[in-house]
Amino acid sequence: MTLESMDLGQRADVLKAVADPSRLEILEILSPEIRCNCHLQEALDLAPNLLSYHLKVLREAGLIEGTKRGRWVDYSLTTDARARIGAALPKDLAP
Amino acid sequence: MTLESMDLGQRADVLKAVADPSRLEILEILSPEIRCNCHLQEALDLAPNLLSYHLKVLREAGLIEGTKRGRWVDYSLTTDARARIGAALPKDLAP
DNA sequence: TCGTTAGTTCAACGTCTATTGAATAGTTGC
DNA sequence: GCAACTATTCAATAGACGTTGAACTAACGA
Repeated sequence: MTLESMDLGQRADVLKAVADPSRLEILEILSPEIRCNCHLQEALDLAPNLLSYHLKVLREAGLIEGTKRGRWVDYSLTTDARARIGAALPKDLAP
Repeated sequence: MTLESMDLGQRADVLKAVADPSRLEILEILSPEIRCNCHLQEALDLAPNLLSYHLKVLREAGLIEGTKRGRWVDYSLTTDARARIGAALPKDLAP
């Protein structure tokens, strides 16, 4: 699916994924650099399973992806995270 | 409250207001021009009270404002709607 | 004034979402 | 293999959200 072909429902889903305090913080932590789950754990002070839940929401929205490294998982923004958010915003209202 | 001082919860609230198909459509209709409630009514095919509900959500998020004109209400984007959305997005992820 | 229309507000319902605790799968070190 | 640890998944709960229908307010025209 190309980003331009997202319908209103899909665009709302992307924005819903971003519209949460914990997930906003996760995205900002991952914005400059790749981080392991363990680092997010310390930074966010969330229950491990709750952190997994929020990461899953962001993953299913196509905004982050994780690669296993031994016991940990390194999470990073997807290459088109910015473009995806931009395509989801109301047209002519992206800053 | 300045836009820069919004905390994570307030930023999430702004994004939640945008993260709905009907409200996305409302914002795009209002993006180029002021429109009366009646025009939105036709364009969106929503129950009148449901439209009022979504307009209220956008109003309380500081994204639109309405001025009464006789029997109708003219709705328009607030001057800082773009800035508000930009301040709510994860930093360095605004497109 | 009276009836009609436009818009909003209120109360109730069903559904989705965030959060919690317990259980599971996979990895490291003994 | 076995125990300790990390991360995820499952089941259940409480609360928020979108939707619906009815009641209410305000403006227009006969």
